[in-house]
Amino acid sequence: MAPQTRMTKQRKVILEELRKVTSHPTADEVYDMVRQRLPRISLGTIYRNLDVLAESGEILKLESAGNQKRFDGNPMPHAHIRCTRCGRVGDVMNVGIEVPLDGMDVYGFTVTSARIEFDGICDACQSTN
Amino acid sequence: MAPQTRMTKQRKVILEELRKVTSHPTADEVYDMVRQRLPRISLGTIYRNLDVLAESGEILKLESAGNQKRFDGNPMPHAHIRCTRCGRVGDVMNVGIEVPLDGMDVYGFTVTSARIEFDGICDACQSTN
DNA sequence: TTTAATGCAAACCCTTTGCATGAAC
DNA sequence: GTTCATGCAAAGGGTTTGCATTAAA
Repeated sequence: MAPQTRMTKQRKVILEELRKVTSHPTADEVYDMVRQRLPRISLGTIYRNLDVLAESGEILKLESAGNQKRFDGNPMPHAHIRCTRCGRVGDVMNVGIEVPLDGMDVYGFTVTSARIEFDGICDACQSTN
Repeated sequence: MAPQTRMTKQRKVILEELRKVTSHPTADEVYDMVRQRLPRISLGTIYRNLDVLAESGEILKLESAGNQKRFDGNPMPHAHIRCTRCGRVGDVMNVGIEVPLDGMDVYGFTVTSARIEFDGICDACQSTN
């Protein structure tokens, strides 16, 4: 079965620091935050714990988007769906939803555009259960 | 002023190959496609041209999401806005839009979720014009 | 002829991993 | 005592860059 997890000092501090802020820090920013309390922690431990915590749903890992950039020969704006298993991307046509930006005001930002992103499982991954 | 651009053989073939497919290829996949017609092209040229073409709007570079992953101590699903200049991420509260997934059918995929993503310029970048 | 673009290779950045050691449980 | 997690350092994957050379315009 899946191995159990242990609430180590490191994992606890990482979670606490992350809960303190709303800045959506990167892994190295978390590293800087946590190092002030645990100076000997390693970056590898940060990465491993962020993954564990995201896996268990205690934190959110943003950009479900894959690591590699992808390109589209069709420059017309349209929605995309990404396979959460393999990263494959497909087009989503006829999304009958428009996000109104007029008067949209987000604290600390000037909104320029919005889009809908879909997640899913592609047929190839589906059959490779 | 901005330097002019030249329609090189390489750039032309990259654009043509990208227009041929709907697979949203990664840079190395474009490399493989193009290499069949221009065997001596380099991966660096692929990257440089994909950027030029995206800049000029002839193609789309997906995942406006940044390169680094970001983490959120608040695991409640909520929308995010990303600064297209510096990558900073903020929360978007009270987005009064729900994307209905029931009956949603996308060719080649089983849809599992959807979210709205906002792009913008953060105040810090705004003032650093 | 001028200068943007190329090919090549090295450098870069972020992330992951192997391994011996340490600490939850 | 068992085994999951750590620290460290090296390796990995994707992308960018410096430089001499080539080729658009």
